[in-house]
Amino acid sequence: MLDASDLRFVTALSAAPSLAAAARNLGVTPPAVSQRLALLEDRLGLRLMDRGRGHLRLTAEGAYLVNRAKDILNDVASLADEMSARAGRIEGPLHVIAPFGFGRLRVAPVLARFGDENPELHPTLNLSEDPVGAMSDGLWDVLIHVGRLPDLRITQRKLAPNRRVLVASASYINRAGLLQSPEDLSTHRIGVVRENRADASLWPLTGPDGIATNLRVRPVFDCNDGEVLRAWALEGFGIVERSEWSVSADLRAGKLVRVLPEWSLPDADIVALLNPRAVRSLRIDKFVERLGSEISAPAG
Amino acid sequence: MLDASDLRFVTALSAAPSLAAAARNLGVTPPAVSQRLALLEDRLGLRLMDRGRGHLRLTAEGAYLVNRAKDILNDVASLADEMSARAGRIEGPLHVIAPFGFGRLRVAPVLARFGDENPELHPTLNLSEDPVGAMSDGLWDVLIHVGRLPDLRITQRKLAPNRRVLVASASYINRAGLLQSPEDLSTHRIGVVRENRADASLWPLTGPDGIATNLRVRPVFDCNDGEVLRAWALEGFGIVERSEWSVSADLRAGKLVRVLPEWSLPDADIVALLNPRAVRSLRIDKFVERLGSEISAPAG
DNA sequence: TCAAGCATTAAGGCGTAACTTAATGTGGGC
DNA sequence: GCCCACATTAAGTTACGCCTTAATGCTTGA
Repeated sequence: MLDASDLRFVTALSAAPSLAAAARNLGVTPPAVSQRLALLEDRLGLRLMDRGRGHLRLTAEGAYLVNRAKDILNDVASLADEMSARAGRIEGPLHVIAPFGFGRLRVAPVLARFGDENPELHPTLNLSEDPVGAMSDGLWDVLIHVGRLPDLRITQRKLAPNRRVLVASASYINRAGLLQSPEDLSTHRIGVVRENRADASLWPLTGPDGIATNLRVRPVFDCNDGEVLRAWALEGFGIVERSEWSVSADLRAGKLVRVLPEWSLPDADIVALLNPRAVRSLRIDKFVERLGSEISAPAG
Repeated sequence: MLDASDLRFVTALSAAPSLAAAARNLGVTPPAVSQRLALLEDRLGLRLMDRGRGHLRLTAEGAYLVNRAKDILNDVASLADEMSARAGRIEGPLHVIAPFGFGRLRVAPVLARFGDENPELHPTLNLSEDPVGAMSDGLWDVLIHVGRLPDLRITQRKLAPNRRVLVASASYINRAGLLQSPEDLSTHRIGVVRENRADASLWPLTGPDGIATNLRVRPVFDCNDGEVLRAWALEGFGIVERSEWSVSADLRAGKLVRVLPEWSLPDADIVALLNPRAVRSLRIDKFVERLGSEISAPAG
């Protein structure tokens, strides 16, 4: 009678605005969808979807079936994951969210290698200016973030420590002059990363005497991709705050210099958040473990 | 990955003592089962069953899978039933338990007609000397019984009223003599139905003055099929207690006569018990409804 | 030791579910 | 009216899941 493939079929249909769109999503032709739905409706003796007036609408019976189908399919997936975990197999979908810069440069390579080693794994990487916002957009298993996120009820597992530093190119400093104290920043060109709708212009600095002060800066350039900001700093656009992982090679190469090196900013640990609503599965655990070990390793 | 047919397969295996027995139950050859199980184990990367030492045993992983599979398959069946009910379709398995005599003569014909009218219905009729015991043997949806069952927490829906009477053939009475009171029974040949391990030798009689007395009889012949007992009464073996439905035609035809007609026995209503653990479905409701209406109709 | 039952492997077969292509009709927007 | 997107029908194709048969080996009980 009803089979899991039927249930998957109707849930796929219910997520599309039309049968044709569903066919495209499923990678088949419209008659395949049209005929299969008709066969299923015939077997059940029920109309599941109304196709009139250019819109695909679920009937009451169709909606009921889809709701129940989702629960059952979740159970089936959960069972498949459990069996997979018991076998130590790493397979299935893995949805990762990460910020633009760190995501592209540090998460993506690890994910690619991890996926290469586990061909049955289906990774999805969502790079976002607003990783926290992306969380509420639907499907995610792991969110990787630079710096702990405040006011979240989700456990944030530290993958690696990470310091934040102020840097600029040597040419910019030669041109604009050395800084002696944070107050000097007000006369400089400042660039910030636009991320998570956070207030990027408030820099909590701690001096060599251990006294903390919140400095309000006025950014003259910003971008939602941290690596673009680094490139701009290299171009001599001004002073930027970056994570150490981002600029360590540049500092060593002398392309960038520390600004106010005796002042420090709060650490911004690399953290992983696990979706409490997602099924805990081996692939998630193994990926996070792998990412942590690769990020903690000395940068190449 | 995992599909409902896989889940059905492993649950069928888990219910059998060997792969060969499971094959027989499924109506296929042993290699079909052996190969399919091997393929599933290969896909999962897990050993599900140990075949050693002449016994089929579930591994821990296999047991876990089967337990989860049962839950999921119940959900799927429940959903299928719900969709079926919404469409007003009568289909799927229907497991009925009934006593030998009543089951064969009154339940089976109705069930056969009901099944004829609904080709997608798969009826199973289990006639048992011990209907209550059969309940605990596994799979049942409806139990039909003559007389209410005591000490059961299951709702017993009355399908039809039914009186119990003492009868014997005219030739037996001519030979053995008329009875004037219940005490006369002690000098007569008594036959009883052996059913449900009940004490069939205790007859709770109520006299014309309304006073009840429990009479202990000593049966000299018994059978677990009530209709055999009727036949024996017709043969002149002795006095039997029967339900009215069983002997009404014989009484009208004069083949049997009432014994102590001014005394009565408690009614033994025809009742239907629904398995509270079974999914409530349209086919069960419709069958019980049909059975009730056919049993209540004047006997043909 | 022998027979019976069971499990497995290799090779082959077949039915059907899941498509495809081609054609047609409908509805909406311009 | 034309075009586009969508839905449906008819007919054909094919891959694969689910077997089968034949053969072999193992275990157990008499």
